[in-house]
Amino acid sequence: MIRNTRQRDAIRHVLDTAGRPLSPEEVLAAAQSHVEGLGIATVYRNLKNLVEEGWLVAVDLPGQSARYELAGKGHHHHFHCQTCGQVFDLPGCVKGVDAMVPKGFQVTGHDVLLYGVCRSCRAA
Amino acid sequence: MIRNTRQRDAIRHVLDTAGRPLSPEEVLAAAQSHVEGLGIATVYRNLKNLVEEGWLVAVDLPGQSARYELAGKGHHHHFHCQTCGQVFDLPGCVKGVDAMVPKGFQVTGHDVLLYGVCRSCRAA
DNA sequence: ATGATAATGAGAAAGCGTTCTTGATACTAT
DNA sequence: ATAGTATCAAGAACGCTTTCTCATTATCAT
Repeated sequence: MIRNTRQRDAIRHVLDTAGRPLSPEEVLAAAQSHVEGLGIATVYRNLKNLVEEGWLVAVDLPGQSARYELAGKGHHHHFHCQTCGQVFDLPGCVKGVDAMVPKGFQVTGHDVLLYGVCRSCRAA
Repeated sequence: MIRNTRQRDAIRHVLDTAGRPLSPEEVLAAAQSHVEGLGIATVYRNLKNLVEEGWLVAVDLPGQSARYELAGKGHHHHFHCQTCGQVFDLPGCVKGVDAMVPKGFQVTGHDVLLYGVCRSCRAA
């Protein structure tokens, strides 16, 4: 039996309103303003549950801990700000992906990651 | 003073002839057939040195330990075989990358990673 | 309201890739 | 050939994210 706790609600709310993929630490920081004393173990526990439920998907990027975002957003890619570390969603995709593949290789998917400096960090 | 040891030569040779990015474990396995008793620490030490010398570059991919390939190969991307775990080079690039970026964002680079099944694994 | 138990917080512990330590080895300038 | 020392192998130790343990708390069916 799954119970709805304040902690679980806070974690869902944070991810639901973020608009971008969040790391476990980002989820912790944001959810702690809703639930005092929230522990990182609870964040990991609930992230894991929510992924298993299919409500979240993990976003892996090189050399970083995974980010989590709402499932069902359709095909898109990500931008990683090298200044603040935040990850942003990018709508759309690129062309010519399949043309890169050598003969005999079977492609099941692809990831595109752009990196640079986000708008907030440029302004600062 | 930098010395040329059998271990160092073997590691360089393995990377020079691989034709694709290798993980530290792959380098270890391949170089051990040239130098018996080679240790993983020696592989890491030399990979680190060779990167600092600019002879190698690290290839980071999500959820994997880094791969290493010869520097100076020009702009290209990678294919990750989900069956054997090997990483392959893909010549060329994709179009429309910059069009994906929201206004105000500054792009300094991008990575494209294709994944699927490589030719050898399909044949098997 | 009550009881059964799912979920929590805090800290310990695990996992894993990577780096350090140490005494021994082997490379190179001389 | 020799001396000086960079490099080595092996295992211990690290750093970091993630998971586990367990006593305590909070949720929900009744």
